Amino acid sequence: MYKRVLIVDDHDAILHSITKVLHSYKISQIDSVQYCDDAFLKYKRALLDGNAYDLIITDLCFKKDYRNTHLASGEDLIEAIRATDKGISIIVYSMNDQLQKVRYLVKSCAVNGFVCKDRRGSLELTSALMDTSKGVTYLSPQIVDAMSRKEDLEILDYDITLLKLLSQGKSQEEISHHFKTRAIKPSSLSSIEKRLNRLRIQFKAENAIHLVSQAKDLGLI
Amino acid sequence: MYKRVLIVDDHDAILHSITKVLHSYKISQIDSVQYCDDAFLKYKRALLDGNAYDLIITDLCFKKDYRNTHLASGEDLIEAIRATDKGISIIVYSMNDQLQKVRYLVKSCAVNGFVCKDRRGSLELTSALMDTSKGVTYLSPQIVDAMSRKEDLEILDYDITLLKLLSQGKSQEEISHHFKTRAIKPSSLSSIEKRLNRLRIQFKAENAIHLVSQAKDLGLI
DNA sequence: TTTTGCTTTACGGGAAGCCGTAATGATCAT
DNA sequence: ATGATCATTACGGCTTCCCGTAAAGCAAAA
Repeated sequence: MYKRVLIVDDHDAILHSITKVLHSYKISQIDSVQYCDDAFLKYKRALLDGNAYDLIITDLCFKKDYRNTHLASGEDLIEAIRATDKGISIIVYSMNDQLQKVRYLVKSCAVNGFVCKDRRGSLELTSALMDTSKGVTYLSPQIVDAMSRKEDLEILDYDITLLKLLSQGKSQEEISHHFKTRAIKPSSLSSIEKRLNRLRIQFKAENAIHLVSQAKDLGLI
Repeated sequence: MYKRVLIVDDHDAILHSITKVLHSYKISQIDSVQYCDDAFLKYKRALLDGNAYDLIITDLCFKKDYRNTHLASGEDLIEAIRATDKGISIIVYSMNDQLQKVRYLVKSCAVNGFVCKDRRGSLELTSALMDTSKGVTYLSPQIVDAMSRKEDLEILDYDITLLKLLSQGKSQEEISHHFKTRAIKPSSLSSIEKRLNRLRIQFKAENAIHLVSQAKDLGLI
């Protein structure tokens, strides 16, 4: 089991509840902060002082307030940590269950656990602690269900940027030009049309607006 | 101060924290539930038993799970209650600070308080309890700030439904037809085009896709 | 090299969206 | 009633999108 844990979340009620869960185990140090920037500082400081954390539990979404922040989200924090430190365990504890995000965090950021902050959140957090401390990745059941359906697994980065550009108001010709200047392979107007057509069919969307709308709902963009 | 309070929120940590805040006051009954449907049943039952609640504190957004629900969101719950009961106090305690929602809830649902669930949430909740128990509406400062900027105050319900239909993949002609069958006033294709044009200018959007995309970001739809 | 199969590109016709102008309706004050 | 003002509707042109077909490019197998 873990020795030193840092908890990062906006809301004091959540901090409190996580802390309570952790108290069931004999963890020598439990710290908590409400800002990602503070989290990173605390993390660095602990490293330098020779009593590094072995687990970070963090939310993804943080409200903005009067403080201007460097790391604005849990993702930023995780990226900053993982840039140098592959060893420390990271558990994400978040409302956000958008597949795209989860996949990115697990695949690219080597996150050790992803727990959906919902009715059974506290319970699942316990499971996540057990699993990850043994080196096993933990994902909330909902997530696993959703990820096992592989329909949208085939959506490439290319498609994502395509949808993003579209949602930014670019015309198909502008998108074509965008890809041409960046030497991204299928860049002709025709190919872009074809790709969008494929996506429309996949998403059962009536038109481009509907497509972008759904992509936004799914959190793809 | 209130006598009987019902708390409605997904997450046990939040329920816990609200309950703790309420314990500071001498409130004879504090109940909490995790589903809107349960909340409504409990509310109705208390009414019939002659010990009605005088305050409901509720979140807006509830996760879906295996249970299929009738009232899926805090808005649904509030609407159901307000349909017959104008007397009971309602405080919304939510992450969601999208202006459109807040305005609707305060204006149309006569919500007595709206507290943003963020770092200072617990503190503000106290203020909200004090104010609303004296008959004063309480809104989180962030909300007040945002509402005072009147840029988007002029966006009507009409525009919202327009954007919604658009985001659902309806063509302008279909939208025209939709309005015609429902006897909603500006229903001609031409009017709809004009309206959308106005919205595009207001939102500085390049085209309809961009417009819907921004409307979604702002939480208008 | 040729064949085969796939992806990318090119083009053309029809539908939908965008935009200006003008006509019609409705409301209100004179 | 008359005119002024504003919202709604109608229409025509031009652009962009949508969709099918066909050609060109490319890679692996024969």
